[in-house]
Amino acid sequence: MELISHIAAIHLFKDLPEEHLDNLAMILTDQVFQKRQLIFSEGDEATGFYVVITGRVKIFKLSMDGKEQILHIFGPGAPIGEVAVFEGKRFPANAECLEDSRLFFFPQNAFLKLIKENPSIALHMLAVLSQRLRRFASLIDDLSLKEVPARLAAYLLYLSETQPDLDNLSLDISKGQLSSLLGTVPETLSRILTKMINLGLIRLEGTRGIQILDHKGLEDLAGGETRLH
Amino acid sequence: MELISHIAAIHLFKDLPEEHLDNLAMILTDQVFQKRQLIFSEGDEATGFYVVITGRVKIFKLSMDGKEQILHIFGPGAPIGEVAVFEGKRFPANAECLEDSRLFFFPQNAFLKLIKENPSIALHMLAVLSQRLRRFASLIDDLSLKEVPARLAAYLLYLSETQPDLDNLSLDISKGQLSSLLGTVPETLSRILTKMINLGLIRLEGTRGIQILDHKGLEDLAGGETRLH
DNA sequence: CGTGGCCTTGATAAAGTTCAAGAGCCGTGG
DNA sequence: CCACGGCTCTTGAACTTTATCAAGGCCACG
Repeated sequence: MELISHIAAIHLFKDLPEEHLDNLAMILTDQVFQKRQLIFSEGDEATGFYVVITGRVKIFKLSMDGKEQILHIFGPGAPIGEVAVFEGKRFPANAECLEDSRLFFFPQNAFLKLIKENPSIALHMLAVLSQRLRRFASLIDDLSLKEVPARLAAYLLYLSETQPDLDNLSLDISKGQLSSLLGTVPETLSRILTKMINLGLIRLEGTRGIQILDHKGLEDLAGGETRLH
Repeated sequence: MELISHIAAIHLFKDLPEEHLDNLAMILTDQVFQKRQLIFSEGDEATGFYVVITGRVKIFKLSMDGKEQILHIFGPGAPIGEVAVFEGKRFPANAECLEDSRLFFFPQNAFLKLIKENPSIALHMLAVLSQRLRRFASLIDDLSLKEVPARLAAYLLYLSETQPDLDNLSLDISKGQLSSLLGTVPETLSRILTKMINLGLIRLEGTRGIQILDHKGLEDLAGGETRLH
């Protein structure tokens, strides 16, 4: 069955015996969302959580005047909204699809039951949450102690680590979204990119391509040792 | 035995059978720290985690130029550094005592073994991590989308919820530390307090006392609907 | 080939930080 | 008991960084 192979591919359920995979297949709901479609909103009551199967989803907060801060961008395999399952019962942020996406929904009760029988799932889940706490701690650190150029530089270096061609990056999100991920506005992002270009740190190629010309220079910026001026 | 009663009081171990409490007592190390003493630093290799028994501990990040951002302030019962046990092996931030404190240290391996036998610990731990993720998400939200007056107002209201006398607060940390918790510097905090006083929102009483005169006004500020000016 | 969305650019304003100096508070020791 | 020294906290003024507002440009897609 197709479902099973998807479930087996989810890291959270890696060490699960076959019978439990079947079990999961029974309780989940297979859901398809379109680009821009909202999966849930902050404060919604949660009856379970989701796992991304295909596509990408952004998790974000909104201020009263509509400005958004992106917390995560998740792709295939990542659980979403699981925090509400373990504590609080309400989703702590908004989730929206960046592309047409497919998600599995797991109802709370059945999942909690499964977890009690399978310490391995619990441990995987603890690892996932720990990883996110770590990321959040970094994000807080960055937002509070570093300026935008440093955050952008760090993001470019991060991209360069995760992409095949080390110095020829392709942004996986629009610049508008990137500004929201970095905790700033499009205008500021644009200006800083121009400054980086003028300093010979990077070069833009088309709408989404960015070529890194001076790795070292970006690292200095990301560390906060250098100033962009 | 005194140890056991302390362990039993830790929420994480709430539903544990007596034999397992004894077990924990065998593996833990009882440690005493002085005020200002460092418990661990960011990047240190972790061989286990701590639980605060008495005293208070701050978890914080440092920028190169020495500015700090406080992530948490933990009191009795709170686990510290557990993230490193489940993922990554290194502490993600610094931990320092705000007062003379007593902590129990639990070595990783024994604890992981225990968790595999006790789904209840895993669930409690998942709840703790979930709660922290929620708090972090709020903090990120605040840092990125709200200004300092709103953050301060929110903090004062939070204090007022947790303290006996609703409108007569006593700061539990110095103003310098508070500024670091709010993601700003002492000068700015001081100025905003003065503004709040001039607007009749609060009154200072001695070094650490703060009296709330206009609850509603603070709420408007915290929501971001009102501006301080 | 026009139109709408995204991105860029400029001018202006706001918020917060930094630097420097002074004030208040507290424990210590004479 | 008072004076001293060292804190933390406050206040002022200049400066940075970033946001905001307002156009204008560019590209992509119909």
